[in-house]
Formats: sequence, structure tokens, C-alpha cells
Amino acid sequence: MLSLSCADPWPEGSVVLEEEVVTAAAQAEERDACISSSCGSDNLDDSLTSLQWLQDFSILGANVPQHAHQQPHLFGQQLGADAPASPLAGDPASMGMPLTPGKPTAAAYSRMQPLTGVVTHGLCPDADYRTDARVKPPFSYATLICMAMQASKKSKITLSCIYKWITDNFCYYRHADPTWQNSIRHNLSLNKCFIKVPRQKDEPGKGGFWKIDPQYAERLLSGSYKKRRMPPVQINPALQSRLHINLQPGSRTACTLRDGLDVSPQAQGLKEELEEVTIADQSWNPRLAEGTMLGAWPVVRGRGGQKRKQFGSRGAAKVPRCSSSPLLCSEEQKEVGPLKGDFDWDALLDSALSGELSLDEEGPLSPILTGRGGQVSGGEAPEGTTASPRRNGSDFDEETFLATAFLETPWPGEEEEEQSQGDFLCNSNLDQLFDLGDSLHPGGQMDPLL
DNA sequence: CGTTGTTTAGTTTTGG
DNA sequence: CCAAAACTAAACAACG
Repeated sequence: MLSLSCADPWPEGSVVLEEEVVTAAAQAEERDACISSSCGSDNLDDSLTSLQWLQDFSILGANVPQHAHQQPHLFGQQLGADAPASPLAGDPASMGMPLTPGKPTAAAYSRMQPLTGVVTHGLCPDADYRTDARVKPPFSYATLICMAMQASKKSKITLSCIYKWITDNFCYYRHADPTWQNSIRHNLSLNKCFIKVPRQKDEPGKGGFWKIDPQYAERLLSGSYKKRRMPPVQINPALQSRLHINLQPGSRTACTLRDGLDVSPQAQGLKEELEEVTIADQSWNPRLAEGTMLGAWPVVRGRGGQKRKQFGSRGAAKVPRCSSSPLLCSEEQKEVGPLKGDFDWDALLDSALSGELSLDEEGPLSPILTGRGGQVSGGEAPEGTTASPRRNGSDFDEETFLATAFLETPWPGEEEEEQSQGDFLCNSNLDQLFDLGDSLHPGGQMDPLL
């Protein structure tokens, strides 16, 4: 019943490395990072950073042909289609938005698509989630949250930062009904993968921080994941109605990648899956797609959300359509900095794992057993033992696992944080991870545990 | 008052 | 067909 309510797939106790101690230093660090990012004055260089990232990414992809198909080029988009010079050119509403510079923004992903393995041919080149408000990103909320977390380069970020990252990187959400934020919050609260890190009393600002529960990152390595494809592309109803967009269902999304998918052997197997997945439209890395629960969307999903609910009931007014929105307080604006669109699953995982190993950003901390429940700031009995029925995260793990897979190599240029977060997932480890992944999905089969 | 966080409940989609 | 997962909606409390 609950969206993320699946019982904890992993019975083991949850070992949350870090106590919910948000040290002043950590906070300062976070702020600093934020300041130097999208919210900062240097954000004007968004395009440049994005390109830099893109380039780095492509290079990485090239270096790792074996896992090329794992590259996050899910954002089908033609290279260059989205001129970095105009980050949100396609989104009038986003004009002036301090796009999170550099790093894998949605657009960046789309841009690099052609540079990455498997899904580089005949894939849906039109979808640019960063600028196209009509297409709902194929990411689950959990994935979006994780992406934001990863992008922040910090193991923990605020809710507002998550909002910001999402709105900055996904045009759809800038125009979508604000209810998605409710879903984000719901996800954070419900998903076992996310841990709430209370804000220190002396720390100004509202709400706490959120981080990924290391135990889930760890479990990613165990291949404990299932797959589930995301629903079909959803046209932003709000935007659509607002702009009276003349959508041509299928035109944008109806693309196949059946042609020219000659990649690694593994890709072969994936290809089938891919076809299955992309047959409908969305085209991107099958693996990533699955990992992130992207997957094809067979049909335009005219989902119930709006069906059941009346817009404007109560959320309509609270959502900022633009990153500079009132959604964020000055402090939070800064926090968003690190979000720069930096999306490195490796780092994310690394961070999480490191955290578990007391390598969390907040400094060496002794691993602390804590229950997941955000409230649990201290140590609580391993929740994993008592699989909370309301907790879910299986897919998240899957997503993270897979997402991490393609990002086997750290982003060049991301050194700073990466290093600070430890090298737990060094190449060797990643290799293992990938090996596991491969072994788990022979022939494209993604359900080792199923 | 708005944001944040929790919780409950219903709907839709997907995979087995 | 069923269960699980993902999503949506909404009520409500706490907090700044």
C-alpha cells in the first residue's frame, strides 16, 4: 500500500555510521560548498562547468567501454541540442534560474548521451529533462533525492536543497504541480534509504538534513535489488494546460534504439531488455534505466494524481517554480550550491559507504547503530532486524546500484569531495561491484534475487 | 504562516 | 490475478 513501504529487504541491522551530529564545521563546510556552487555568483558559468563535466564524463565513458552501457545517458538528448550557453533556453519559466553549474545535470546527461555506450543510437534524442517541461523525468522520487544528494557532494542535504536540485535540473518539476514536493517529503520519511539528520540547535534554518543510509549503499553491493520500470512519460499537466502545448504523443518519446546497439556483449543482453524498455519510447541506458527505475514508458501516463486531487487545494501556492524561489532561505540557497548538478553515484555510494566506515563528511565518526527513522538521531536498534513494513528502498538500492555501476569511475574534477569522502569504492571495489552486477544480470537479466 | 516531517490511505503500474 | 512498488493526496503536528 505504501509507496515505499516494502518491508526492509535486508534483514540485517542497519548500521548507520554517523550519529546525527551535525557539527558546526560540517555545516560550515556545507555552506561553503553551496556558496561556491549554483547559488554562488560563479554560477554564471553553468554552461562551462556543465561542459566540463560532460567532457569528463564522456571520457570516463570512453575509458570504460565494458560498462559503457551503464553510463547515465538516460536523458535522451542530442549532443549539443541544448546549448550550454542557454541552460534553460527551452524553459522560459526557468530563465534566470541559477542552474546548478557543472556536473551531470539532467541536461548534461542528455548532452552526453551520444557519448556513451549502448544507448547512443536511435535513442530518443529529444528528451531533455532539464529544459523540457513536458516530459516527466523517468526517475522515481527516491532516485531524484539520491541524485540531489549525490550532486550536493555532501552526504546530507536539506529538503529545500533537494527541491532546488530537482527544479534546477528537471524542468518538469519547475512547472509541475507542487504536489511532487509532498511526494519527496513522503519519500524521505518513508524510504528506509534516507536518514534524517537533525539540524543542530545552533544551526539556523528549518528542518534537518537528509542523508542516505549507508546500509543501503552497502547492500547495493549485495545486488539486492529488483527492477521495476517507471511509468511512461508523463506530460506535465500543469504546464500543458498552461501553455496549451500541442503535444504529439509518441513523437517525442517514440523512439527506438533498436538500431546500432552494438556494444559490449553484455550490452547485447541488455539490448533486448532495452528494446523492451525503449520500445515504448524513452531511450537511455537500459541498465541505468532499470537501475534508476527509468525504463520505458509504454504509455502516456495520465495518472491519478491529478485525477483525484484538485489542484490548488493547498500545495499550489507553495511551490517555487524557479530555483531562486522563496522555497529556499538564504542559507539553503547556499546549501544548494554543492548541488551543481553534480551527479556522481560513485561518490554517492562512496560517501554512503564511507560514512558507514566512519568516513563521513562530517568527520571521522564511530559507526553508530541507529534505526532508520529520521527522528532517530542517536543510536537505535538496528532497524533492519525489524523490517519495518512502512519502509521501502528496494528499488532505491537497485537504482543506486545500477546507477553507481555506470559511474564506476569517479568524475575527474570532482576530486575534492571525492577524496574527502574516502576511497572506499576505489576501482577495485567498483570492479567487484560491476562484476557482481554483471553476474547478476547475465544476458540482461536484472533480477538476481528474483 | 509557511515549511518540514510523519503518517495514513487510495490509485496505478509492474513483475511474478 | 496478486503483491509489491511507485505515486498521489491529504491530514496533522512541530518548528522557525
